[in-house]
Amino acid sequence: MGRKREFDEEKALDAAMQVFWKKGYHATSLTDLTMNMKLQRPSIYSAFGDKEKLFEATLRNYTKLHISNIRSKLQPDKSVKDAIRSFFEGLIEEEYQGNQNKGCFCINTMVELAPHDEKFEILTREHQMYLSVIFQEMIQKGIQSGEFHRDLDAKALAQTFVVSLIGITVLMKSRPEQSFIDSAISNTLSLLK
Amino acid sequence: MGRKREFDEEKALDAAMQVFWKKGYHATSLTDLTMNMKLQRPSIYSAFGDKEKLFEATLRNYTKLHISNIRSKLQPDKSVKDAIRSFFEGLIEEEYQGNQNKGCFCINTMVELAPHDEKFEILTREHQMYLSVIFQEMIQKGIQSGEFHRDLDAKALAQTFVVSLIGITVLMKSRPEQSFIDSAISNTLSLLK
DNA sequence: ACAATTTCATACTAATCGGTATGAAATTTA
DNA sequence: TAAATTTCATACCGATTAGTATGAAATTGT
Repeated sequence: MGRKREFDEEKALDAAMQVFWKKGYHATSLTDLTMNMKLQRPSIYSAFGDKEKLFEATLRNYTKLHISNIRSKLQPDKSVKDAIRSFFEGLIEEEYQGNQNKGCFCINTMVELAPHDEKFEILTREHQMYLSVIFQEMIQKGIQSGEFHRDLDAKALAQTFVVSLIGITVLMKSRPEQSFIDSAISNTLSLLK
Repeated sequence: MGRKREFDEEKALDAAMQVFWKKGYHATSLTDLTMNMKLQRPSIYSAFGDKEKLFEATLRNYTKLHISNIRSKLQPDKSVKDAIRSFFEGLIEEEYQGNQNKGCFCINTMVELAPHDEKFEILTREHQMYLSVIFQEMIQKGIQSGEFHRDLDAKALAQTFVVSLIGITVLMKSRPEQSFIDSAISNTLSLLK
């Protein structure tokens, strides 16, 4: 009963994600997508639905990858503070070495679409909440191991780190002096004690 | 020698700013602009040039207004810490009371355009640097008055506040629980001591 | 009053937008 | 091998995009 799909759906989704990530939703045209996904328009529509459905699929794909990416970067061999520090420092490197400057796809979407579409408001909010849980677990680990004071508010601190993460990611788009970012990181980390 | 311009250029610019602020550059059409500015297309083009020129004019207008707005909100009668605190708390109120959720026009532009257009990279960077100078002056005032420790790094702290300001402004677009934002504010303010 | 000049409104342009109808090519099951 | 079914490529759709040509209405300086 019929041909099998010739293209790799996962690779196509990934290519679409790269375009939306770099250009945003409104600035991305179907022509951009066909070129980068190396697919004809009808193939895209039959596989993913319309432009918005495709966008949503790429964003959901991104959040999954992002979470596992972050989990893998928070190296458990170091102290908690050092792990978080090198995670933040890695952010700078990624963004300043490569001259792509795409930032975080979820944050980009929060700015572009969350205020105009509840679906993306919820999706982006939940992602940030999940990130804060990851930080919270780290901090709690640090408290239990005696690395941090017992009376540290792990949840509030984790939320503060998420806010810093967002601020840093966004600010880097304007390419300020690195010391600007360094100050923010070092001050934020100083809350861990 | 000819008619005088019938419309108020300043009000037209302000109306354009509101549209770009709310919808962003790419999602704003010339039709959106004509409707909100209550001007015909040729009037817009003769007065402001093309869409991008108009956008740039509205953004420059915004940054000026934003700076004076912030200066007026940092009430000099309170202690420095309280002034900064109520400035941040005012942010939440504005964004959560009114259900507009436009955020900061400059930050929106940093996300949407700075990575694709050096002109906006520079413009948005300089605005953030200017904001950090305002905070720095406040903190230095607090040091001189004895409100803060003498060995506080005013510049680094000011930059940290700008990063928090950006993070909070962006995160609010996803409408998280207010306690999320409150934690970030209170932790950031705790650096002032 | 008249001539010069500018504004503003209509209507238009070419190009691009997101989305789809159509049909041939390909591959499957029977 | 034949019938059924799906994929993929071409070519198209109406709508909308940013931007403009044209000309009438209005207001200026002389």
